[in-house]
Amino acid sequence: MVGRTRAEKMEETRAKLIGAGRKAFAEKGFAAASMDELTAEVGLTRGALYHNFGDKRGLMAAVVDQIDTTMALKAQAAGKKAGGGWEGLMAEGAAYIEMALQPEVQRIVLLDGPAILGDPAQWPSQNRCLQSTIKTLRRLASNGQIKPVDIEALARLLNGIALNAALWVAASDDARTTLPKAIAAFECLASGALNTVRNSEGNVS
Amino acid sequence: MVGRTRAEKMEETRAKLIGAGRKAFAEKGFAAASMDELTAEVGLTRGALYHNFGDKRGLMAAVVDQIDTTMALKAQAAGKKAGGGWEGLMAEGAAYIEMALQPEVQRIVLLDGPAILGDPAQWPSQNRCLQSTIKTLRRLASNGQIKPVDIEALARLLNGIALNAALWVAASDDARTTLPKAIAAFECLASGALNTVRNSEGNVS
DNA sequence: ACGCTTACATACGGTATGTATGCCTGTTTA
DNA sequence: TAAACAGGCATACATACCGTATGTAAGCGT
Repeated sequence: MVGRTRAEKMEETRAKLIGAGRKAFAEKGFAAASMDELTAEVGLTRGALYHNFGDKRGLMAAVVDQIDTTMALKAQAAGKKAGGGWEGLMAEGAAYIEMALQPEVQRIVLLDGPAILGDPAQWPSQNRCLQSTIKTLRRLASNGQIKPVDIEALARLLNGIALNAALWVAASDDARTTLPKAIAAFECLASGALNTVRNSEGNVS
Repeated sequence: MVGRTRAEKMEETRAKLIGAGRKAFAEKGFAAASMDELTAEVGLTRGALYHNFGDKRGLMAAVVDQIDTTMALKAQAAGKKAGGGWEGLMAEGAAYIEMALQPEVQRIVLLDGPAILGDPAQWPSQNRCLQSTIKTLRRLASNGQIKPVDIEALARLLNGIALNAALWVAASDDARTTLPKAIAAFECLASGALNTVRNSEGNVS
């Protein structure tokens, strides 16, 4: 513990502050979270905060990025485990929805995040997730498995459905019951993007 | 002007405050909007505000309700005009998406509203819209036009897709180009809820 | 016409954020 | 190794805003 360099200590305080931010923002919401209390809880003051993150929003951005990055990683892992094609996308969406059961995710990422930091699709972490979705969709499209619509629009709305289903599950008072309904409806709507079998006249009904 | 009763004057001040709220919340966002400035702009003070709306959130709720109610009415009108069945639902969604071009709608209803007032599905105005959607879906379901999934889930996610498409259009820097893509993708995904023509083996592909 | 309710203004307290300044520790250099 | 340096962080302060408590004047009922 003696030979800790300055950069190491700074990393540690950043981690402490982000951790305290996760707790405070999740429990009280962004507006009601006091930076004085938050910093004091990890043995620091606001001086450390403003030095490391600039302002309150800066801390929020760091917190959101941390949570959202791990969410994206987990979701993509679930997708790969399920095969990587359309099944993978569905698994990814379902995993995303399930994570909304965590209050931390609900409040910080789904509710306050967009209001404080703006459109989630612009966040660095979300862009990574979106790009991954787009890539998968392009592959499916080139195989003819997907209807001819704008890929980016499809990717964004697919993510949006998952996010909205997550919000619904989060807001419901009996999450364990609504979760399967939400996932089923998600997959039902998502299937609209799949090419269907054509009947004898060549129409898709 | 002499014979104005008290209730009439109060209605007028409420209207003034809501109007000022729409402007301030849209231009500066909820957090940055100062109630002192806001009330002064219509020749009042915070006294009037706290008497009529209780607190800052109360004014926000009134503003959101006003905007969202007119949105729901417009969307439902578009739906009826298009026939009322599935086509009506699609038209409703498209109308909803188009309204997101207004900055007032973006900031107040789509961004700050959920963060300040909670789940949009719980708002009085949104509940009316949701109930209307559910009613239409039930009728379609009893006709066998819709896949057997939870109707409430479907309605919420359909509204959610429209809302998310609206957000995307709102955030894009070239809304007029993005809008048609968003509407097309919306209708594509929504069609996933429709029953498809069955092939000779009785499978839906 | 009189008293009382009520709509609104004014004044104040508490608390939050952001900034400017200073200290102290770890690093660098001669 | 010692001294100068720099950067991370604490402290003190300025500013702003919300919510409330109190005051006042105008209208409504009786």
